[in-house]
Amino acid sequence: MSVARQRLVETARDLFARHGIPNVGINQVIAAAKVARMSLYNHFASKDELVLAAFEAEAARRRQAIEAAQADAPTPRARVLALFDVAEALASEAGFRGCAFLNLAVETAAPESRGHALARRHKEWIRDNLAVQLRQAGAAAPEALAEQILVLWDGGIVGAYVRRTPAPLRAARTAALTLMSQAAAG
Amino acid sequence: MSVARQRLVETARDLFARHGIPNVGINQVIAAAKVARMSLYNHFASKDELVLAAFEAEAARRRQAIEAAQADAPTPRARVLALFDVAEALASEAGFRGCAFLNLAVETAAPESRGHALARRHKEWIRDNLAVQLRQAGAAAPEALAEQILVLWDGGIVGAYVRRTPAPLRAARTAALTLMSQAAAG
DNA sequence: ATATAGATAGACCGTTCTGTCTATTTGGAG
DNA sequence: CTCCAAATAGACAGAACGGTCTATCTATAT
Repeated sequence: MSVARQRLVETARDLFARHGIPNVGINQVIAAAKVARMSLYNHFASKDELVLAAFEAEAARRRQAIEAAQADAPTPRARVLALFDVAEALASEAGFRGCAFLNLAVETAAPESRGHALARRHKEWIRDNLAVQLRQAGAAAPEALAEQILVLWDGGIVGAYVRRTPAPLRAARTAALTLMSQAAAG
Repeated sequence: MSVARQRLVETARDLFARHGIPNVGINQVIAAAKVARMSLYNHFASKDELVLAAFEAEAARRRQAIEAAQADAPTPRARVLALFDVAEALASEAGFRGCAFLNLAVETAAPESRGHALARRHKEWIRDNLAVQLRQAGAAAPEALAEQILVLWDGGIVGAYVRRTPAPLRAARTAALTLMSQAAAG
């Protein structure tokens, strides 16, 4: 992997996530990456291909952040809550724009596009991660509960973005705790 | 209100919601509305102004849909669930693109923009509507619970969009029921 | 019947954007 | 040293878009 390509992907990942795909032009990317225009088109057939590579990198980054936060957690329940810690940390950053993958799905209109599929895969990874923790916690129906907590997570993130307050994420965390307690008791 | 203006707002509301703001050009709007280019610019200073008017109309439409669904519901709890019925009906339509207001916030990058504020107001209206029902249902902390159920609603909608299945909305509904039962019992 | 305000069609302008082409330079392997 | 692949700068094309301008038409109210 050439250094020019690495710089392109990393720069594009940052710019697309922070400002949105249609708001970042090719010229911006190559200027920020300090790379020639033709270097981009030697490595990627089009802007769309660069977008896909950038969001694959973003997905890997997010998975690592989640796993790092979970590594410190002693119990399955704490590993579930770690996801909300990651989201709150993200939401407190300047230029927070919600979930990059939900935005990707919105900005690449076609539902059968590869960008949409990438977003879907990322969400399924999170749901499966949650299901693993919940199974370890002994929940009665770990998959169903994982689906519910993923909904809370997504809703908390988009709510925090649109309302510009961490309140939805706090509410999501509280609700997740309630659901987990209910699942353990029932 | 002139007929040309009405047709513009209604057409723009439909097109922007179904295809996304950046994907719908002025030419498309005026062609679909069968209105002259200058009629648009006589009523609206710019595309942004048309976008705002269109989404104000969309917000009114959504509020009406929710209130209509709630009108048939006999109990406060049923009126809360009516919101999820509305969302599921929306998600089952062809060309479903998630929540138009979350998309508006994403597509109008600036968080201090009027579009962003419009989306925020719409979400707050839904939260307040939920709080009214939950207070009537005798929940211990209706505002906090309303916040949690709004999170479930948003998360269910975006999940249904990105994963192209009603599963997240069903999970959201189930979780809302659990939280309401918990709040009544506790 | 006429005046007036609004609607119409369409040419036009400037900007922005993606993507191509060319000519030149760099750097590492044989 | 030489060669070759990759990187570079920048001009250029082609298209789409938002927005302006003009000249014509239509309908309604007096």
